[in-house]
Amino acid sequence: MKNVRVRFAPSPTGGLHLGGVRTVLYNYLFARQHKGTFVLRIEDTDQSRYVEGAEQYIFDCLQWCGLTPDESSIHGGPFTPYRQSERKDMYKKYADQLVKDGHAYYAFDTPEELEAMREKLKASGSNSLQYDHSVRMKMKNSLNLSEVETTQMIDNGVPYVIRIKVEPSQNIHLHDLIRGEVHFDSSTVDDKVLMKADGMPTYHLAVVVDDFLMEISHAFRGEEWLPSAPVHILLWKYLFGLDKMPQWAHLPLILKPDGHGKLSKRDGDALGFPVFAMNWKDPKSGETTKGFKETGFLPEAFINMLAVLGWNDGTEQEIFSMEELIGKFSIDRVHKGGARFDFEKAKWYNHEWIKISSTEKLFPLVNDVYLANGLLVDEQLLRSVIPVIKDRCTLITDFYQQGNFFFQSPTVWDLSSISKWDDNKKAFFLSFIDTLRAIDWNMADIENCFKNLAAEKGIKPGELQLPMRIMLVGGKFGPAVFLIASIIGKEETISRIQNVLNKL
RNA sequence: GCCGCGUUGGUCAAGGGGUUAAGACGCCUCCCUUUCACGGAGGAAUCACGGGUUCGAAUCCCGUACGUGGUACCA
Repeated sequence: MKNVRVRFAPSPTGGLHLGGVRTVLYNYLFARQHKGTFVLRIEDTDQSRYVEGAEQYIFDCLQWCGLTPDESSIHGGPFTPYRQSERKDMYKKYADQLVKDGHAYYAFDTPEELEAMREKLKASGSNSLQYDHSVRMKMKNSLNLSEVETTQMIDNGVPYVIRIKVEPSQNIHLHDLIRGEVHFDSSTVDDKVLMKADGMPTYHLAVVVDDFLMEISHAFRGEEWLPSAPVHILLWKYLFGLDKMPQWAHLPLILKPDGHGKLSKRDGDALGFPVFAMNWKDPKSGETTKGFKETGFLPEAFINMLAVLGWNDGTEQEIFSMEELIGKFSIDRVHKGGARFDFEKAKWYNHEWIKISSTEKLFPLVNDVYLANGLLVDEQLLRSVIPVIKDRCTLITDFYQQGNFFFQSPTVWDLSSISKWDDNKKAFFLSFIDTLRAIDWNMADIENCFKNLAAEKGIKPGELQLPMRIMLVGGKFGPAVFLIASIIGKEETISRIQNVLNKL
């Protein structure tokens, strides 16, 4: 295999959603697996949709995910520039060559004229409303105009686009790494615009030219591009030769959890889960969309979940590290069908990753969560608390709810859970406090003390544990009570018991 | 409408002519724990439909249905 070079080419229009990250991931895994290069190219040929800051945002997301590109507009590389807006001049040359070779032509039709054409086609009951071989000879373009007229119009500054001239009745096929042979009848392919009136190329021309110039060997992209693949193939054939064309793979779509269609930002808003990798603040609308990172996801879990949404290695393994993915990923095991996104499963992956992550790894993240909740905690104490509570945390943000009582006394108590409270039990806790003062502070001794005293008073320890828990943590959750007591210390334990005793 | 792609439990999916049709999430029951989890043991639940081919089809072929994407001077 020649040098593997893959690329991800996002449009900087804001946000980086699940499907985008998965596309990057598969590109990245493939590149790493083949000791190749992962290129990030920015597709900003649609100036009207360009959003300030979106490019940097994409870099930040990729970095968080551990998918740092080898070449990009900020990392540099041998094929600079990596922004299409800065490569504008390169495309014109190829478009002109296409015209010269008779594979493309100038079209002067105005938007109104195009609209009129579609109306007319609709009225005639035509199956297709496309600008294609069947209508092009009735339109205002260089195929109908004389050479003199054409050059005159161009010289006079009449706006024009360059369209590809697709010859009808040809079989166009491509070999897709995931789907196998895919065939198209060129009669159903329209004369796509290659160069827009503003001098910018469309995606179709730009991908082909850039992929050639950047020596891209494998092109993986979303399935939504499959219908325009014949145009790209024709362009490769006319411009550079099919033998130079990268190998294609069209990735399945990620679908809405319920209902129909492609997953969109709106679904996340409606159903209460993120669809972007990281928080995205749209500078135009000022609106912020929540990200997986801020929701409390570990990048490892996010990547793991995405990798397995549409791919698996054929075994029962579910948890994969990036290294394992690089070793085991194979493009031909990627599914053909789209997959519904399931947030519950995504959370399960996160939970699994939290369970296997070290305290050292979790510490800074958890510390940030405490800080965000306005709690400055003792680092050593937090380090000892993390392993104790991580089994019950699904999101990093859960560490606050599951562990804040180690650092501060609860302020609300679920007193209703303490049933059958009586003087007998109160007496127990009163003398328990006294005995506690005298003992050595460790979990086993606290527990023994508690149980012996309970036996002495003739009360079942079980009936006393729940009240004790409410006293220490405020509610019916958390690790073993005696463990908690041993961690928060003697004074704090006694004070919390006394505090609640006064309320009962 | 036309073109492309797809279709195994509610979801993610293994399996590609002979299987009791894996496994995971979620759900339910039980055990552990007199908290909540974790962990453990079980359970309900699936090959879209119709025709072929074949001794035999979830698996191959053809239709149909359904889903999904495209059908822009957006990517």
